[in-house]
Amino acid sequence: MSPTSAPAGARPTQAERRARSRSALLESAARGLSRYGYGNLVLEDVAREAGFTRGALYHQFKHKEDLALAVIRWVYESWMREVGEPAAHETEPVEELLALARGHAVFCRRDIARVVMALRMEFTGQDHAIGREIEQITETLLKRCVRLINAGRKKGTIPPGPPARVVALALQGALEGTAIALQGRAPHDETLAARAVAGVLGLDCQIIPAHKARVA
Amino acid sequence: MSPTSAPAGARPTQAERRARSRSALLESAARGLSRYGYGNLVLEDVAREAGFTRGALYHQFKHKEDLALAVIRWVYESWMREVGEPAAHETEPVEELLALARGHAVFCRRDIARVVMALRMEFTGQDHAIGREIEQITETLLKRCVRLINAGRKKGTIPPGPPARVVALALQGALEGTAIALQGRAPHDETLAARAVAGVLGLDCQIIPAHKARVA
DNA sequence: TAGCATACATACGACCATGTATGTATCTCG
DNA sequence: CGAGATACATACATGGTCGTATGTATGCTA
Repeated sequence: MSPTSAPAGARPTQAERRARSRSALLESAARGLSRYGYGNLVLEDVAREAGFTRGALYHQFKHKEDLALAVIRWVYESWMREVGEPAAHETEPVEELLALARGHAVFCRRDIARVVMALRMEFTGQDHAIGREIEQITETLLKRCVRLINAGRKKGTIPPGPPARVVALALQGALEGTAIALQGRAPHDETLAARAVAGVLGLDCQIIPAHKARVA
Repeated sequence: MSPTSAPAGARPTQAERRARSRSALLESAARGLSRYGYGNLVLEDVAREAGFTRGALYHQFKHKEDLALAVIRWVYESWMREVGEPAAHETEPVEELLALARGHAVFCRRDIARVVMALRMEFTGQDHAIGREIEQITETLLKRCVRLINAGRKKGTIPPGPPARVVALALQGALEGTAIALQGRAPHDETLAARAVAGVLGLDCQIIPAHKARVA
């Protein structure tokens, strides 16, 4: 058995210990970024909330920016696993977009979900590594939405309208705004996020609230 | 004639000069808050962009927080004048909500509009004067939306659904998110903001894009 | 026009957070 | 078991920003 995965209960190995500490720091940092943003985030608080001092933090991460980038990637991976990939199983473009909306709403019930929005507000337009990372992720997701919108329009399930990229931008904004505004207000968060997205797409919204009903 | 309003062209009086400086500083601060948020805002940059030094700033405002609060109130007043009050002339609740959406989208074409969103992201949940100010404004607007939603439901123009307050929260979030995401992308910003709001309300969105068409 | 008030600039002190250098205890392996 | 590596804490140096105190020139008023 590799030294990184000792049996639970036994004395943890070094690599395992390191990984645990790193996770704790990442989670604490994610909460902090979510609440206070990057500039207001105090690394001593991050470390303390994770049960360490700044020493541990600077042992695992080069500097504040490195930590923030790690958090962003970690959140994005979680999002893809819990929201992006499951939604990709849908066959209809419209259904995939609505699945993304509902999944994102559920994802945002955790506090860490505000991280991306918070950092985007703080860094869009700046020439900063964090801003670029956020923008890159956003762009990836945006392209996915554009493809889905175009596909849906070709199939006739999404009515024509403004350019697909503009609609996709609006979709992202509406979804993120809705999810954050409703943070934690289950079960309506799912419904309303889907409704907002459906509205932006120009769908007939009446049908959406009934979770099982499928648009023809 | 009062000394505060000398004829244009004549040498400006003291009070006038003060007011002009204050306006310049407010506008610069609004841009700065919009771009960088409160924590990252550097007062020397604010002053320089307005053509002054920090001395002028501290002569007109007690401290950084005071400046930020003044900006918030200034933006809110502008919003009420340009968006809130015109929308109130609508007779139908649904039309008023859609007018708010379209008006807000137009309002957000200016960069200063991000101020509220940026500060909300930075201060929600904190016990801070700025957070309270933002929350109070938000609450006022929220109540207005709740009233309109209830009125529309009573009239049958808005279908039943989640509690009005939750829908209103979603509406605000969706609208703000959409408007920011589309910042400056006229003319689709109006259409898509209205669509997002209509979607959240559960209206039949097909009708919305046509700006003149009124829901029966 | 003399003297005070106002509008603003300049100069200074203090604090706070970051990053780094150093110290210490525990783990790993020959 | 002993030496090096690893995980983390502590201590210190640096820089940047706020707030304030002081200086100066221009506008007002008697």
